[in-house]
Amino acid sequence: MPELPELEILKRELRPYVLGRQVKELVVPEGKGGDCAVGEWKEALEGATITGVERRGKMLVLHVDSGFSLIVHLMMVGQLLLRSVYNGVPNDVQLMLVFEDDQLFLGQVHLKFLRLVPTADLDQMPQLSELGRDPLGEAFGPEILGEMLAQRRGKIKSFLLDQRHLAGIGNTYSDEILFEARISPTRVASSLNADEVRRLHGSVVRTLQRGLELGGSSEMAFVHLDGSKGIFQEQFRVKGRKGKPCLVCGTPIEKTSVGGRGTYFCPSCQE
DNA sequence: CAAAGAACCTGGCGGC
DNA sequence: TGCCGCCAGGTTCTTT
Repeated sequence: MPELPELEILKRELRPYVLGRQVKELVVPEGKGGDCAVGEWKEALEGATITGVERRGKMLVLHVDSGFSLIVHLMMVGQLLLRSVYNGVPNDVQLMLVFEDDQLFLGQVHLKFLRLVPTADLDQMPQLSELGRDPLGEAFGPEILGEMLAQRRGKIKSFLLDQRHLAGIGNTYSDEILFEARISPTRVASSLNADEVRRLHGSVVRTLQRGLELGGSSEMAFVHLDGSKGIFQEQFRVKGRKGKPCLVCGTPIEKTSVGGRGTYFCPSCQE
């Protein structure tokens, strides 16, 4: 799934190509674009220059100098492809931004999560304003994590998945994070001792960084701007490994459901 | 208000 | 071949 590392990758790849570039045309193919107001979107985007690309949790926000911002959430299957580096024709283009010398495709996005809003209103958008801390941000340390966990009576996996606490972790990374931290996904968040909190913090940061370095997880639809795949999924330690031996102790990995989400863990290593 | 569960949405897959 | 139900995990709503 596209989670923090995947969106961070797209942000970094996108910046050199689109920053300072003028949008010549917004193209919405026949029958595509969901219920986005094409006329208003054209007015806001065509002729405007892209002034910023930032990531908020699992969302990408493109700012343009006409005073609007485009919020993109890829959900499970969305893709962003750039014509100048992508060799081929995307098969489901929902929306395309045409630049002087390039074209940016938004494909297979869940359009409910594609929004164009005045930049001044961005901070009032609940999807953004209710987001929690960025786990790769400088201010995120073990002490802060400990404070966040202290009052939580829910399961630690549910805490990691809740975007209001830490923004950007999804079902794939949460399982890998908890395995590395040797903490059971069903542990009550506030029950973690100081050492476990330190391990969890280190694991959150290292696991997300590792995902980044491996080009993200292309287990499902995620690809880079040029269509290439990441390889993090080849190094999953628990995700999708039900019944296979734990890479640390050999015990078969188990699959259960936590918070309604498929959850893989080692019953021996994780307590 | 926090937590849990169900619901909704998308695409993919297996069974019939 | 299509249809259907189910699963997946992203969010959001509803209930407790």
